[in-house]
Amino acid sequence: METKREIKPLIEYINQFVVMSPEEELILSKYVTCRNYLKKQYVLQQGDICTHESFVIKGCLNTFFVNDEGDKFVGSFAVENWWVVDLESFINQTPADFNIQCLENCTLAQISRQNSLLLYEKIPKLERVFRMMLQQAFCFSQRRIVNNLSKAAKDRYLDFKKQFPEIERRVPQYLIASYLGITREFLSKIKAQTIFD
Amino acid sequence: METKREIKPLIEYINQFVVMSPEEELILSKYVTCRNYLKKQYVLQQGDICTHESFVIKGCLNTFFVNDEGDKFVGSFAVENWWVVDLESFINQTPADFNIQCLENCTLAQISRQNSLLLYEKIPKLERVFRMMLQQAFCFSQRRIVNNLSKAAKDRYLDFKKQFPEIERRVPQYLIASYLGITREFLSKIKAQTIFD
DNA sequence: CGAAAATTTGACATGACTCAACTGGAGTGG
DNA sequence: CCACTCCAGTTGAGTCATGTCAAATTTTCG
Repeated sequence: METKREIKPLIEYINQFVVMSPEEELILSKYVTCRNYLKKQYVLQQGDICTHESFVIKGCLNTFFVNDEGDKFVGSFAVENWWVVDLESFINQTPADFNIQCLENCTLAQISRQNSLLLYEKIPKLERVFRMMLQQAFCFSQRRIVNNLSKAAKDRYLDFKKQFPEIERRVPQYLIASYLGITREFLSKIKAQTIFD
Repeated sequence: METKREIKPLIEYINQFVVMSPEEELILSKYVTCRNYLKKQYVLQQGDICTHESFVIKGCLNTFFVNDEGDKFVGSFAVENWWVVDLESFINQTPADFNIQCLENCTLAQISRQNSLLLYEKIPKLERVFRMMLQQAFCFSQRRIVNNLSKAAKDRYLDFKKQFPEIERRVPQYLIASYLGITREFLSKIKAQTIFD
């Protein structure tokens, strides 16, 4: 039996952090399942338990939170080679605060909670992989907080455009506005001001 | 030789996540140094390399960022049993974006970058400890982002007061205001409105 | 082509900021 | 032990960045 070809990008992602033997790759592939989703389909709905963590093989998704007034707030975007999960729900197996929805047709490599725990036992070096990955995610998250505190909407938008030109192209503006913490109308006005920058 | 008594709280903290043998505790204690700081002293200055990650044995600190206009923005607070570090600077050994300053006299258990790497080799289960710790930190960070996006200043303040009553007592209001992303004056006005809640 | 979704635009509203003055401790030194 | 200063916190008047609402326009896609 061979490592399934479809999870190749996941293997490569992991090899950034540690070197995996062919045997380990094979084990990993047995605990990972690939699944396709259609555009607009939900991978997770607020209130449900987040059963899997998903690595994006192909496509684009976003997480969002809906408050009591029904307002939507975008928590994150994910494209190829990113992970997407409601981590708190996944770890504690408690009801999720976030929705995860596909913005395009997607192929995801998914690991169930159960399998993630087994994988840490069978391939201990994955502890390191996920530790390092979380370090990056945490740094990114901290930087976003400070940007939100210290910069005006216009600068946050320009930074975003510069840092994620691809996402800017692939997702609708009103989701980017929400991610940046502003209204769609205001982002539109910022863009009008900004076309010559 | 015995495990140094002063790092007891760190050992206990780690034992939340994994069980360490006495030998492992001893190894750990050899790679950790305790250091005292005075109130107002800097553990790290923006632009310097963050050489250590610090576990708070005693005291209270905050991290903050100063932008080009000279405005200060509080990134985080840390009290007993919390870690404080500029993670990005620590990992990559690049100039820090953040200052870390003591708000009280502090005792910190510190691990140098070099020693942290050695410790992961000597006590592999620490990979798990830091992975789990980072999971928590990341979840916390995500929650803060969504709160900042979805809640008005008044609610953010009330949430903060509820979640960290101790920090609210120990640190000056103007730092809390900065952490919440509002001005000291506006926080003062919120408090005036809020005393009967 | 037609309907729904996304974006733009304008008039008006408001939450939060700025600046400046004032109050009230907490040191500090004479 | 008083006088002085310094810093945190409060208050008020005026302002600005961003939000709200509604209508017009453009884009997407069945």
